Amino acid sequence: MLSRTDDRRRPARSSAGRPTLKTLASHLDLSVTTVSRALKDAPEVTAETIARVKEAAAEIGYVPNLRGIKLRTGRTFNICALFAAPPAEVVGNAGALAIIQGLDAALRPTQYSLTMVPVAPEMNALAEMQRLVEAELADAFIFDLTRPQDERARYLLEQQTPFVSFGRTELFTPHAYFDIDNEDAAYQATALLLRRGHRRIGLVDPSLEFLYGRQRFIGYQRALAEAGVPLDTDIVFQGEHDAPNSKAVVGAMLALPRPPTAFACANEVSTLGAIAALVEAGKTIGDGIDLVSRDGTRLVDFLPWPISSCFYSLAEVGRQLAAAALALIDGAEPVDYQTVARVDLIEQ
Amino acid sequence: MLSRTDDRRRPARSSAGRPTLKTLASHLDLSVTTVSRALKDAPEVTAETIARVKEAAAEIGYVPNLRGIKLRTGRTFNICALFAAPPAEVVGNAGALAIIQGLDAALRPTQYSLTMVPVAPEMNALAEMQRLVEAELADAFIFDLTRPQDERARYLLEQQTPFVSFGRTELFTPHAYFDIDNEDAAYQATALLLRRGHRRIGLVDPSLEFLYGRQRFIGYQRALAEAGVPLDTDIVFQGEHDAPNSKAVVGAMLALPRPPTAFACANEVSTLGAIAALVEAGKTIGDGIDLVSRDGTRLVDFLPWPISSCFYSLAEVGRQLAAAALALIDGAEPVDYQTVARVDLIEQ
DNA sequence: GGCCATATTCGTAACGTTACGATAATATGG
DNA sequence: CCATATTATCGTAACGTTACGAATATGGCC
Repeated sequence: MLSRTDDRRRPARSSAGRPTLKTLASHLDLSVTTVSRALKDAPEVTAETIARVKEAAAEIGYVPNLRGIKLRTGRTFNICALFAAPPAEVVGNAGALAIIQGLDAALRPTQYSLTMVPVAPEMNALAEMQRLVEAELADAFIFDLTRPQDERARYLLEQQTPFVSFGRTELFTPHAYFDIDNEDAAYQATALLLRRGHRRIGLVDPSLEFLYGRQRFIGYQRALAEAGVPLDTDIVFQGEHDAPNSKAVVGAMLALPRPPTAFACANEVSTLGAIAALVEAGKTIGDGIDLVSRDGTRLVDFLPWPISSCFYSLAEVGRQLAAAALALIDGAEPVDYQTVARVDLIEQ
Repeated sequence: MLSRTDDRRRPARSSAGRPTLKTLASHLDLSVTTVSRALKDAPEVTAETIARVKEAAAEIGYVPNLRGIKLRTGRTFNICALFAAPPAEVVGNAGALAIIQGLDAALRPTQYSLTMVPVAPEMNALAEMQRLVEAELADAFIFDLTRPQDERARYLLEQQTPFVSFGRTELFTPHAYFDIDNEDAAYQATALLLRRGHRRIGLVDPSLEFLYGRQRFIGYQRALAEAGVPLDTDIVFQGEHDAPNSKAVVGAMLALPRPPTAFACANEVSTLGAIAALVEAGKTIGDGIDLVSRDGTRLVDFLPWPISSCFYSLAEVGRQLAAAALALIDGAEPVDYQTVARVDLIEQ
């Protein structure tokens, strides 16, 4: 009936002549509606018709046009992940690629695609989130570096937009999250160093604005308390723990009258910075100095000294986050997607 | 006329009651067409009407619905970047985050969003590209790790789909690319080591399947030839140069009867692997051993030894790639987006 | 045989946008 | 003053899909 080849109104960029439901319908002498239903196994359609439609669809290579579905249903088939990134040109979290790989692994078998949005510390994280939500860019959001009263989480809850945070919050309304047991990680790291005889253990950690930082601090203090070692805030850093800062603060700690003999670092890049400072001060790990890292990749395996670490695969984190996001989109309850994972202590 | 509040047919997830062209048109007593045109400053509309429409649009907060535009125009407002990623759980390219930041920086002021697709070596890169093109996921593609006769580039040229490669090809048909002058980078690295008196310089490089590897090999050989140093393929590795492999091959080279006294590595992670091998062999940079890296981030600034490197910011690469992609979508000529950038040699 | 219930299928409208030809209003020229 | 050209605006159709109520066909039952 409707010849596609001479349809000059077709928008320029459209998939030239790709079969649509209409093509399929006129082929089969069925209505577009019936074809549409048959393809999704609707109960109103005969089993025989369903078979016939599916066969024809396979034969002529029908692929549903996502754009049409998007317009009609208001869905986007996108999941948007906002991740903390360092200011430009500062060496970034080596785990970014790992987490993307994990997210991708979970989304690959689906129709969903992944939009990554790096959020530098100088940006307004809430405004950024609002921009993306208002642009209706995604069916679900993922973000990291949560605060106890996280405004992004609160905003998304208000908007009733599905989301999974990498990190818990202290909000009253429950929401989906995947988190590392940071308290336990810091506890284990500190306890290991204490077992090895260290009594002055420096901490290179995130700001207490972030729940992540608070949890770690609790674990650190608990380990110290159990060993009867007093807390000395001179050897505790809690702030932007990127590589340059970490190097600076560890350097400063080493210059103290009673410098730390060991360090617990919150991630790969703070470990890198700490090591750089140790080297600059002429110290070597093993030579009375020790360090425990907190990792999502095996980067420390390639550093010049044996470095113990509390490890949890960031690729696995990505998979879990994406799986939860997909489930939420399908209507799952947020409370069913609240996971806290324990790290593995890898001693060197 | 049409009351939006009692329209029960509206799809469940649609943006509840957001103004559309129709809202605006009935508000202004104009046709939808005129409003649409006014908003894009079409010549057929009076300046006065344009002003009136824009004012009203601003007032009621009209934001065009991208999904409608997407369906109508066949565009996606997406740019898809496929990047080589290591097999799961191998420590990844630290530059991934940097390049994403660059891509994002260039796309942020636009309507476009970024879809990242990691491609592990075991995947079929061409099939992956076809999957994404057929799903009509993007208006333009970006990918890295080009081969001389790159099948993905060839495929995209055939499909007339805009793309920018990070790396050149040897295809006859011109296409947009952004590339580092890899030959020069390898030449400079090798020449620096030669100037410092080294005569046995190991190379840890990508496979010659990739143009990147070929270009580097040419630069390496040229520097050796100019210094009258013979090529010894026993100290040249060309393959999957991730951290574990790099560690293994550098370890093997160090065990040779006449081991290298210096190394030129093709990226950050091969440098990491090489250093790990040096440490395992009891060697230290400075102590008769030298190494030049090839970087897109300042990771090496945080390694325990002073490591020289050939640097070009990966964030800048990301910006350039995205800018070129946007230009191509707007109809720019591929030949106008062919850039080769020189690295900076940072001596330590 | 007639009638109702059920099982299938169909047609129309709509999501929000843009393209295009038609129409109305105004200006130009003879 | 009318015919023609120009300008500004409108209406309709379409992109590909799904929702919903209407229509048709089938079967069972009295």
